[in-house]
Amino acid sequence: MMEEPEQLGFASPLGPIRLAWADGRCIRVWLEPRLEPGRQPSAPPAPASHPMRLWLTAWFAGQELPLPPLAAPATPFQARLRAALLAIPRGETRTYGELARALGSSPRAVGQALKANPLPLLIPCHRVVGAHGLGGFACGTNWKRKLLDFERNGANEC
DNA sequence: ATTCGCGCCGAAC
DNA sequence: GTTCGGCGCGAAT
Repeated sequence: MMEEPEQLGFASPLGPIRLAWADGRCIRVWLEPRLEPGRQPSAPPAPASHPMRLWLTAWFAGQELPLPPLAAPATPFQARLRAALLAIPRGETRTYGELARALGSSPRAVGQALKANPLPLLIPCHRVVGAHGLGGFACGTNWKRKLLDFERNGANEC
């Protein structure tokens, strides 16, 4: 029987992150808009020893820990795309077209699958940009810009 | 089985 | 700058 997913929060330097955890796996991540002053986070903070909290803390400190168990990809294509995304080093980007060629697919198919990625940041879909511009991002292009800046410079502004 | 929309792309204008 | 045809995938029908 699958347990009820539990929702946990993490206050990252770039903004609030919420995640769903069930059966010892991370099944979903949301990169949320920064909350207005005085508003409460939408989920209780992950405990200090929680695998996701450890991973996120390390990530925002510029380190790479092994990923905790994750929800399986929904389709074979998304599994191949996930592997390709995980192979993009921190601080680098690829274009939709480059990934499409590497996978024998098409740019739009790549974009569609990225949009469907339930695990942004963990599966670094933010490292995929358009051939001519930033491209889209399911959690908002502000987050995409912030993540790319953070990875490139290590610096972070609000 | 077919249709349709998408985080796109390159060529053309 | 714009428009347009083509593209693979996945969800809906």
